[in-house]
Amino acid sequence: MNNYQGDLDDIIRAGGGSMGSNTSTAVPALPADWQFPSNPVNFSSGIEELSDYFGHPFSNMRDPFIHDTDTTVSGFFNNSNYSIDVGNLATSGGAGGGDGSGDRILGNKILDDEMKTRPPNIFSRMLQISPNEKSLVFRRNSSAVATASHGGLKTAASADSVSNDHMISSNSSKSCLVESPAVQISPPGNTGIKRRKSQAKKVVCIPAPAPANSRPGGGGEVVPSDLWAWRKYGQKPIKGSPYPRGYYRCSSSKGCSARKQVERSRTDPNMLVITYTSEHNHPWPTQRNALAGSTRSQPSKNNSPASKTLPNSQNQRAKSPKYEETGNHAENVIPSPVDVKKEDLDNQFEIDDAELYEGFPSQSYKPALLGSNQSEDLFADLGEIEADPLDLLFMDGFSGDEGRENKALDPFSFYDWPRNNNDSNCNTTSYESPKRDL
DNA sequence: CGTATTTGACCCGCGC
DNA sequence: GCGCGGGTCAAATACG
Repeated sequence: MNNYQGDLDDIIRAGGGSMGSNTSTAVPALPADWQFPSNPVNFSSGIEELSDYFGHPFSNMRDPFIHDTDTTVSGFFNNSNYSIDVGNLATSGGAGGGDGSGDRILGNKILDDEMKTRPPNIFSRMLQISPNEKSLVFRRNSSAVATASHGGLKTAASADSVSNDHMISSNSSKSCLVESPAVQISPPGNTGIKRRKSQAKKVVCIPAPAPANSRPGGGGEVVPSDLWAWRKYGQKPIKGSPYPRGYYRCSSSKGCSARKQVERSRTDPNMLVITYTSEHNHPWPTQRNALAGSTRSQPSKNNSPASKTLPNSQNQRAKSPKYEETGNHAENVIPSPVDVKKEDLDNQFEIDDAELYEGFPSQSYKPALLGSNQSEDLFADLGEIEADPLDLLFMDGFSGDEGRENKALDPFSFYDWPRNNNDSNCNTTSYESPKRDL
């Protein structure tokens, strides 16, 4: 398992990125009441509270994209029944999710209660799909796990159907994360064989870093970069979606089987659906390697040169002691998402946590985490780069080292959000202490 | 020249 | 078994 690294972290950060993302137009501005923990994230508490299965420094963060009045994603999980429209989800039908129709899975009350006492958490809005078991697992940042069977969900429910049509449906889409732990993952090096079936998928829905390209199918996708270096190896039009899906593989390390697919939500072009498949078989790159030059700016696309200037800032988030701690927390050690059986659902958190931190192999990663000097350097480097709206977003919520530290944890910085995406809202949002520490 | 992206072809899983 | 659709390959092309 140690060989599997990073994917979920990618997701987490991706999700975080979405929070701070400032999608130009359609993505609503951070709600005025959105709060970022003003006090340092309590890592230890987060660790101990397995509930915070994500063990993520931001797990107690309120999702900036969740308005209390939202009826989409937040409402999706926030409604009294904590229900999910599985019927629609299964069909991936066009009708926007959240319309309340169709079969519903009712979560347990714990979830519901928690929803009332804890701010919405971007990371909590997870939907885990275990295709084989045909069950959904709704997990929040607390220990509650709601499972429900459903008949409509197709095997290996596609990220499309889940995220596009239901998780981020409609106008006020928010970020969300969908995991689809599958039964098997082709071992690294064995890609291409059984590649399609039963691959663990983790789906992240994030606000698109750039306005929806008015040229559906014409590419122009601005893919938020993350710590990993991804190389695009394909693009396909997806049936039912006006937007093509881009296929990327990890180029951070040769032989890494990690892949991700990026596409715009068909229901909300302002949302980007990123599906991570397979796992990295290498540590987080300290820096993007040469290959990583990563995704070069595409002249024909509205990519900003940001990707060239952000590696350092991106790396920062990998320095979080939080990850280290949690990642090594025995109780949080997670079995691979692979082969999640129904009887294992009770251990779902463990699975998730393992997943979550598999990107942080203690061996190669820990040192970096603790390297305060490194962190300093990184931030020093930051000074050389143009302030990123997302950076600002986070920095706004923190001051001094605290802010810096969190910056390092900043999942948002995971992305190279195009500079042209400067939604001022993100820069001016103020944060308050969460109602409750984790 | 090395690396990344594009894009059509091919392969494969899955549903019917 | 067949066809559809998604995922990957790899040659061509573009870029720095």
